[in-house]
Amino acid sequence: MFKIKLEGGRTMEVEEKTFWHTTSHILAQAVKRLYPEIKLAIGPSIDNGFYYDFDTDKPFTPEMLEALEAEMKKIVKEDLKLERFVLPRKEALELMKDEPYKQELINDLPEDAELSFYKQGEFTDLCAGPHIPSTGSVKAIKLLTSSGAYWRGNEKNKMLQRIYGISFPKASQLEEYLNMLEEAKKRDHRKLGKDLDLFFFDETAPGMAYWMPKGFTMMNVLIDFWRKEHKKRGYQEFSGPQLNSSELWKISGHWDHYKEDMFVLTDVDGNEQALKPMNCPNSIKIYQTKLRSYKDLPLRFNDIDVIHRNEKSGQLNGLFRVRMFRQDDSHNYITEEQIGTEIKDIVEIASYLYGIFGLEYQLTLSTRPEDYMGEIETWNKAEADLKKVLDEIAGEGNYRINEGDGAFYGPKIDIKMKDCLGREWQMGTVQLDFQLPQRFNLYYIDKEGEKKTPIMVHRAIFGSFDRFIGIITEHFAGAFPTWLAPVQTKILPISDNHLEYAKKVQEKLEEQGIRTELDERSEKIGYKIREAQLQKVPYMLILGDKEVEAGAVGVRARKEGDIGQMSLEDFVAKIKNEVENFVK
RNA sequence: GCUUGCGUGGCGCAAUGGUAGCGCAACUGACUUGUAAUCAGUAGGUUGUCAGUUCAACUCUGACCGCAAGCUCCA
Repeated sequence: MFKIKLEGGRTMEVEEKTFWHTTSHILAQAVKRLYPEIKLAIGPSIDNGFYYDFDTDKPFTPEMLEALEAEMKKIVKEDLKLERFVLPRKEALELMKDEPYKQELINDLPEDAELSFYKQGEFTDLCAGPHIPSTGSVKAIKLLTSSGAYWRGNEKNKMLQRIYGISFPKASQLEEYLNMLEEAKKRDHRKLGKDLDLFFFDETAPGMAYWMPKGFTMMNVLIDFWRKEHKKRGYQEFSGPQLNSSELWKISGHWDHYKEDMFVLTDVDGNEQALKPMNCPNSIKIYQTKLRSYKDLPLRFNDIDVIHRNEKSGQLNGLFRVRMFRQDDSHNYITEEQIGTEIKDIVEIASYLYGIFGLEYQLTLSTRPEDYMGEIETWNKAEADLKKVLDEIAGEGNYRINEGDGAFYGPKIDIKMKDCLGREWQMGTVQLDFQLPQRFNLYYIDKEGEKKTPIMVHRAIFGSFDRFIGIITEHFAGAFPTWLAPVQTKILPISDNHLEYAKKVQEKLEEQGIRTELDERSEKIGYKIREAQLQKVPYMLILGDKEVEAGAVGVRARKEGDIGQMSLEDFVAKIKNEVENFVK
């Protein structure tokens, strides 16, 4: 809620979105004043601020945004009252006769809809409201960026020009917000990945990360952990080919529905093949190697093979959207009766794994789309099962439902997380599939000795190891917990005289499986500490005369600072304890 | 893919038409150090690529590549 001042010194509380919505009208008014020929589309509030879409031949340059911001400030100074009024359709269309997009909106509204307008000074906009009483309350405004956006979000429509902005009742709040954005950028995994030597991208391989030794160490720690947890739960890991002939992709349907996103190769004989964008068909090949009984189900084949997707250039985004990645994938084959228990099992694994990282996530159920395939009864049962699981685990109302957003082959539960800028990314996913088993003629023998088609569950918990490392890098701001940190202990001898002792200490730690690094440079201890701090190493061992004499180590923790001298054994026990308490 | 913006040594930045400069990092030397930056020196760039304009291009124009934000997409 924002507190705004009214005439006569009274204050009132308004919702942020109301405040921002009014600011979007101020923006539209400024645009109309400076560029009367530009047509208005729509201008709502969003989670952080507002935008307004305009139809214009000349896109907004940074200079134009500056001019608009100045004009908006004038409108604020003029302290224009916002007045609401309602018009019958005919008069509404007449009033908006120069605004084709507004006319389209009016025409698309139902017959009996109330057509309300808001007027501030010379400017009037079709709008359902609500608004704050007067433009004078918008004391701080910042236009952030402009970009293209399709009319009504449809790629086939005309691209309009969108201006994003933010506003506050007080200048200090704007300053605070901009500072927060700056701070958030420091957590950006693309920056930290470089600073901490985790990974990088090269122009010659867009969307495909180079994993540096430190980043790859982390990935391996994650993979080991993930393997252990899945093996415990009856998953069997396999690995399959990277390249399959187009024949396979035709059966799976990818050739028709996903070819644009696949890397297709033609061999010397002219045969077409594609790098796998998904693991499902390979998993199916594993299923098909044996005759399966109902007693075998659920069968859970997991794999972490690298997959390739030819994402369009504009979609790439650090580790969050890449062209080559490792999904923590599994395909589980179940009977219809097993839907509920199997989904519950998977969602529980997810909540257990995420809990270890302290990650917050959002569950979304996506239901039957219009172009669904299969029996409606199967869909209804499956959706009911999914809902039941979500009600049990998340609690009723604690998850979103995206009606009609499921895949054509089955409903799904998606798990989303936010990055440092508040953007949502899909991490885990649990998708029921009634189609693929049929396309590949999969079956098992049921109790009655009859062939039955299993249901396939596509599921990933982390989503991909790559994206997940991006998310946790931002979540921890690079200060990874000890069990994950690529370097757990940095050994810092005070002078060259202590180097020999330092090497012995390192050897002993490595023997215990503790990941270490030794700073051998002839630098002052303060300098070495500073660097280890910037690298966010959990523990530093300071080794000088005192430690050599006592046969001990001086321990400095990343967060607490100097925590005093202890024996090497005690330090090993401390670290091991920490690691084991994170991963049970 | 679309819109806008950006691309200068490993990283962060400067130079707006007159043949590139700073800080950090790196390397070398001295110092041998007690909890977030010791001093000095050295080296490193045909300014994303390719064309074009100009006596002259980091700077202007075009194409392409890459990156960022947003849109669309995401089996």
